[in-house]
Amino acid sequence: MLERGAESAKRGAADLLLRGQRIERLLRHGKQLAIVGDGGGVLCVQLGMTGRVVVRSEAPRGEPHVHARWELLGPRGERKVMTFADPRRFGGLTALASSTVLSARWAELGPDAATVETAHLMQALKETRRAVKAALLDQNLVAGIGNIYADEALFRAGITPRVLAHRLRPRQVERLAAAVREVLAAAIASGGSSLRDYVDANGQQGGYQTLHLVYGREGEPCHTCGTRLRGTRLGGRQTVWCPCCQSARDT
DNA sequence: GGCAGCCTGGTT
DNA sequence: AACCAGGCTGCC
Repeated sequence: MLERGAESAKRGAADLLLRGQRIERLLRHGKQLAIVGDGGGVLCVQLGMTGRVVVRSEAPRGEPHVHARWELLGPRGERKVMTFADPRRFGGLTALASSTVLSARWAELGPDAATVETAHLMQALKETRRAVKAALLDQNLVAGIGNIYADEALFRAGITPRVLAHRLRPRQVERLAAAVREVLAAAIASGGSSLRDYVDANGQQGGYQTLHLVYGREGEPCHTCGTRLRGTRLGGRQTVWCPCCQSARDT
């Protein structure tokens, strides 16, 4: 139950919409979360880079960068506090009037990356002339891949980040789709990648950052072949790959 | 299709 | 003091 809403003037609409409603369910599509109230209201959450939503019995005093706070009542009447904190302010909260509006919003995104079908990726990549990494990062093409997991998936698929998406061979796309699903499943199983800010709703850090094979490892030896990993800038993002294990051609 | 710019804390 | 990180929007 969302009992009382938060202080943020800018994002005030979000809590007003859900005030007094019982949380009916939590949804996720790609990197977006949604809290659906039983009165029809929906709060859509995007964490951006540094956003975090944490539910605790008590919020620490003076916690920095808290942009919204909600008081919750648990099933046995216990009081909880949910906070949205976001130091870099790339995240956001959006109040939606109904789950129909939410569906329309999410329909503009590509299918969820964690379960993306090979056939979808095949079709989508065929239709764009961008570098494959830029395509993977496009949420309208497939939803849920950020910079870390794009690099990690491309490494596992043995595909160089700059190869043009429409030039990929079917078996490369097949490997890529499998790699995307596997990387995300592994990362989720490890609780995500906590490089600096990320914690889950219980405040727990993830452990997948220790399992990154290429991201953040420019200049270090490839775990597979020992070659120095190379770094470049692609689509405005730091990009790391192994020049030996990742090739443009299908081999 | 590419990329500047938003934003702030941490690093150089 | 300058630079870097990056999800996403909007401009070229």
